[in-house]
Amino acid sequence: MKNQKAREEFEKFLKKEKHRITPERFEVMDYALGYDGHFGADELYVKMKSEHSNISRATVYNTLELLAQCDLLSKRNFGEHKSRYESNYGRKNHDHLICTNCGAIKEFTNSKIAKIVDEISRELGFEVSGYSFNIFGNCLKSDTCKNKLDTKHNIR
Amino acid sequence: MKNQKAREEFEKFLKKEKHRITPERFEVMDYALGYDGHFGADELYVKMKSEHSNISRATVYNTLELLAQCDLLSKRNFGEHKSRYESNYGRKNHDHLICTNCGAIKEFTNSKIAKIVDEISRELGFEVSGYSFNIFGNCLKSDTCKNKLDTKHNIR
DNA sequence: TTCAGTGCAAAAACTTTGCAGGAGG
DNA sequence: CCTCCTGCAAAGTTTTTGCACTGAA
Repeated sequence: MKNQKAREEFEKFLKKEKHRITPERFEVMDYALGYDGHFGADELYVKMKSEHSNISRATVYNTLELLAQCDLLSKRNFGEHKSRYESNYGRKNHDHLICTNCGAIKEFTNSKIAKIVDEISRELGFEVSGYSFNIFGNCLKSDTCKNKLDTKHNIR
Repeated sequence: MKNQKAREEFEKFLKKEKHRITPERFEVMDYALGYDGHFGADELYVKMKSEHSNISRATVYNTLELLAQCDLLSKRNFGEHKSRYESNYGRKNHDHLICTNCGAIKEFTNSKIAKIVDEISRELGFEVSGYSFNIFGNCLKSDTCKNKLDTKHNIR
């Protein structure tokens, strides 16, 4: 069975939160975890439809939210007029550099960031559940870029 | 004259970018810089309309973009289905803690962040124009909160 | 059996676009 | 006087909601 461990994790989450175990939810999970790179909710819905699923838009949106809640997906916003999701399954945490010129997205990791998050949360009395750290700029090699964004991009 | 220095800065930017100097642009600037806290583009439009401006939606959206480009405003996204703006005029840079429970937004500054941004950009050959750093969690004092967000909020 | 979840379509929320008229340079 | 900008309304994009039906527990 594909994504067996993810399935178990999702099922555990659904039970804990008293959500029902439905085939549709696992169908969305499989598509989401199988997607290569970042994707929008509607994008995934259209893809599933095009491959003859009879899933509904509402179910896709709802399920992606659940998958993000249980940390199998990350939900991100890079300044576009939509959210992007990406699989966390079998991947390590990372943050993003976004090229505002060509739209390329690069990943990076830096252990100091978690320390800062920790420091600030202690300072301000905050119980942290997560953070987002995006760096915007120009990748200086716009020819090899993919993952185009669709924004003017002065989000900070 | 209100916001005199900001006016001059905006005018300089408009000339440099070969945009026209129009009264509407300064009207939006005045409202934006005078707004207390974060605001959405449509929110500002509605406010201006309610105060008998005859500005158009398109002009508000367009002008806020320009003001963000010339750094008089910051454009932000806290995981909602919209962008928020906030005045930079006479304020120092800061990042945000967002309470996913009550929607409160707290500001913080930490000098290490800029260093990390610098480090990473050098490492990866990126010409940085800006970054966003948001921490999500629970502020543990939901009674004093304002600035409600309208999202389930698992953006990372 | 019960009610959360689903499919569908319509509505909502935010943003962008097309067009005709008006004003900045 | 040439366009860029504006106001207006309409359309576009992404997400949410309402409703009747279905199927998980």
